Amino acid sequence: MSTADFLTTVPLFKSLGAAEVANFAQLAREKSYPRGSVILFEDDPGDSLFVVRDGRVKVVLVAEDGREVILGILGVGEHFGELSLIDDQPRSAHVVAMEDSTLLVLRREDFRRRVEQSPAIAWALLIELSRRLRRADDKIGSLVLLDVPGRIARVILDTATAGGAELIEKPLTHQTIAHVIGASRETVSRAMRDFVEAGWISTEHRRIRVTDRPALEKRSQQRL
Amino acid sequence: MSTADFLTTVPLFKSLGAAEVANFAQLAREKSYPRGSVILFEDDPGDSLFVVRDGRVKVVLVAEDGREVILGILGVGEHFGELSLIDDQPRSAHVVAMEDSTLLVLRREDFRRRVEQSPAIAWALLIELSRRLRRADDKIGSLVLLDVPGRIARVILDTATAGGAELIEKPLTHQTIAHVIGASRETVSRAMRDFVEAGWISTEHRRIRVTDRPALEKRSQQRL
DNA sequence: GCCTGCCTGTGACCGCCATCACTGGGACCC
DNA sequence: GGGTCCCAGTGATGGCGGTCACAGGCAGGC
Repeated sequence: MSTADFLTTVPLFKSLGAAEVANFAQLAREKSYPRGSVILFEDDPGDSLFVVRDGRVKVVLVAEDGREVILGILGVGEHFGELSLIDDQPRSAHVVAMEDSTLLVLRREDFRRRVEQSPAIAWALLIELSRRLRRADDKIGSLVLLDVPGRIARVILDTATAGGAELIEKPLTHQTIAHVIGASRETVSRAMRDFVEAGWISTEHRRIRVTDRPALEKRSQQRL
Repeated sequence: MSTADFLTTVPLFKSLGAAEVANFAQLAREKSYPRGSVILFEDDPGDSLFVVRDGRVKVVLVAEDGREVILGILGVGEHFGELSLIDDQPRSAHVVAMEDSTLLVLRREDFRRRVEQSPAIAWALLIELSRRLRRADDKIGSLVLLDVPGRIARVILDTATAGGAELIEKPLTHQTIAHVIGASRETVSRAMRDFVEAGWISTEHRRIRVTDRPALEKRSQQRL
């Protein structure tokens, strides 16, 4: 698939005409990152927008002692790095490739000029930021109001519906889930065993199948 | 102060010309809410933008059992409710008046038309949403990576610098702080006593004075 | 004055979950 | 085949912080 064709599948650019998209496609550079490599560091000055063309990346905060929180996991078609373009502040988190990934990189000036001229893009951006803000607030709510099993239930439902189906295609390790919900790997392990025993989910090779959605939903609201 | 004059002090409208501001001022209605009253409910369809003209409001998530998290506290000049205007989704949280407050209310259509025409407002909105997103992510980080005293230190520094000085003018009760950081009132009480004993802060009538900023800063990063 | 409401301070108890420490299994590569 | 990773599962232990219970302070209203 050509870069331009790919861009038309990205919500952020969907609203644009073919000519505009082609223009962006020309300005974008493609870069590859091996699994585990850091794409950008917190506190860096930021001057690029990244679109995931292939692979998967995680947005993480890291404590001095090495503990980490995953703020988000981005797959093909999702983008990151726009905050720094908008407000000129440094990067607010690290971004790390979870798999070998290739990204499209757009430079600040190219992007910004476009946003300032095109209400369509500005509006699409506003919608995207709104979505993230809601998700972030939701996450804050989970962290405070739910216990660990409840948070796990949420993540499972969340990633399952993101795929639309009852099966989570992309494997998530217990460690990763733990980082997403702010818990330890061991606790996630135990809670998931309980879910399987209760017949709510089944697992095979790190892929999770939801077998009792209502039960999970109930559990994910238990204390919310 | 006239409504128009007031609006020019709000960052969101700062970038506009006098004529535009006057226009907004005309479209805005003023409404009063007594302390404790609910301004809007989660899941309501939303069709208004609110600007705090006077008083203070809190944005909260409430669990079934009554426990709550405060997502944000908004003072004079701050606004809320734009998310629903942007993405047409229901309200994502409740908003409650913490003091007797009066708000300016702008209706969706009036606001939206304006945003679509005026890049300046769209841009100001993008900047504001970016700021909130960063704060939200920051909060997620604190919740996962910091212990309760660390989170308290953060809130104190945060609200202190928001005022610019070392004294927090607006009183915050322990209960409120507890809701903000996702802890219990008692734990906040004990932690603040320790801070006072350590000589990092002093308190008088619920107002907090920072007396040893470096110590607080260190504590607020202890585990981050 | 007193009563009522709201806030703070502190002790006792206990449960969730982090941490530590191992075992074991599957995938990949030499 | 045997390393080398990376991941999952499970027991033991301990601590942070939530919850319950109660005492006392301060302000405003009648």
